Amino acid sequence: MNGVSEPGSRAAKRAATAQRILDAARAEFGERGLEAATIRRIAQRANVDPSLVMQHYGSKAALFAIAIQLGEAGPGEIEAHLHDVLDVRLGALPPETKALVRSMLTAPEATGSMSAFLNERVANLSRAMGGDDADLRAALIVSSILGLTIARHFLKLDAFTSASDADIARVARPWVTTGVNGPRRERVPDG
Amino acid sequence: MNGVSEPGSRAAKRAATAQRILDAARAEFGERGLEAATIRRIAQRANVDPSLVMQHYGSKAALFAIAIQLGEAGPGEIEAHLHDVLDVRLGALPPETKALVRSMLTAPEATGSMSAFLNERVANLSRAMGGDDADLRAALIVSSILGLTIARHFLKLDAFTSASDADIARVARPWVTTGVNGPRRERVPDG
DNA sequence: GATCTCGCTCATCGCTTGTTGAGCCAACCA
DNA sequence: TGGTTGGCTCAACAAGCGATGAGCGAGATC
Repeated sequence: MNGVSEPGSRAAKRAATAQRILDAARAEFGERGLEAATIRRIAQRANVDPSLVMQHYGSKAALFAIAIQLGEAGPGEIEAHLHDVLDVRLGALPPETKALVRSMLTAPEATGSMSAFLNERVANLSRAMGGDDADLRAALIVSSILGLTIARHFLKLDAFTSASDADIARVARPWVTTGVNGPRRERVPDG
Repeated sequence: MNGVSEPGSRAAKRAATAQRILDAARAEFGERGLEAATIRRIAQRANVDPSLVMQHYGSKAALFAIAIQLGEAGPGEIEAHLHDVLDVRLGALPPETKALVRSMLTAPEATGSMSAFLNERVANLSRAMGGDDADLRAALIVSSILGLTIARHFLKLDAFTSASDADIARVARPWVTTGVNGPRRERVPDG
């Protein structure tokens, strides 16, 4: 197209195509779930032939496994968790997260991936919090965040869609804080 | 089979077959979701020919719509909600609930049904609670229950599967209570 | 006991899916 | 510039799906 040849014009173009397919797959899996999403539609979304998707990723299952890989979340402490949960996660979800959540109830691989992720989150949060019933309280907090995410971004409950991110954070934060500190104590680290 | 003829032996047997198909459908939808569940498997589970399923319910979509209809939950007040949530829902889920939850992220009809159900729950709870940000606090409570249900019965998080129903209720109840009363107050109606 | 009724099964259709292998054509190399 | 590589498309396959319609045979009706 242009006069200047791209660096590694051959392999680079192929890598770019692979990335375009992966992006299309994440979007499609995120909107429709693993089963309803089709290779043909992913290919169409990436402006590519369906068979090319197979050449790049081998199978639909393999493509899905890559598509739902979550990025790193940084060091996991209480404030990091609260921040991730109340400030970041209230906004739009990253495509890979959307794809993972969308299929976690119907695709066994997504179920396992989500379970492992949340189990680790619970373990980290429990260790950072301490106190009585730390595991259970941590699991309660983590699962509540999951419920909030689903209710807001997937079920689109009225109370959440009609409220601003700031409103939700203002009401949710002290409540989550209560769970972190346990029913008796009052103090909470504030970032 | 036995000497005694059943009442309405003709229509009754057909109704019984229809019910057996519906039960099989709820179980299958609950385990695999709408898309992965097949008419053939439902029929096999009900010991019946696949075409009979169609004759009874018209289409797979129509069968699913009936299968995810929830039973009545009784009058919706704070204590009823807490009871339903913390005492009942901690046990095994009814088949129709399992079918609805399983597909709520991938099947648009299930999404709408679940949204409507939860929106009504939020409205009832909000009205019963009152106070500042009642809608938001109610939505937070309801979505947390949803998250707990998913984490325990579908994702099977370690912290929940290794704890007893009583343990979970003991830790969760005061936390939910805090949400009901708001961050400042302390009292809670106790049933 | 003959006839009718209807709950149920059998065989099959059209469609979409994931997946495969042959072939084309531009980009690279000598 | 001629030959080779390889990214990509085209055409097609087998399998499984929801759905249809004809036909059988046990029960209901007279």
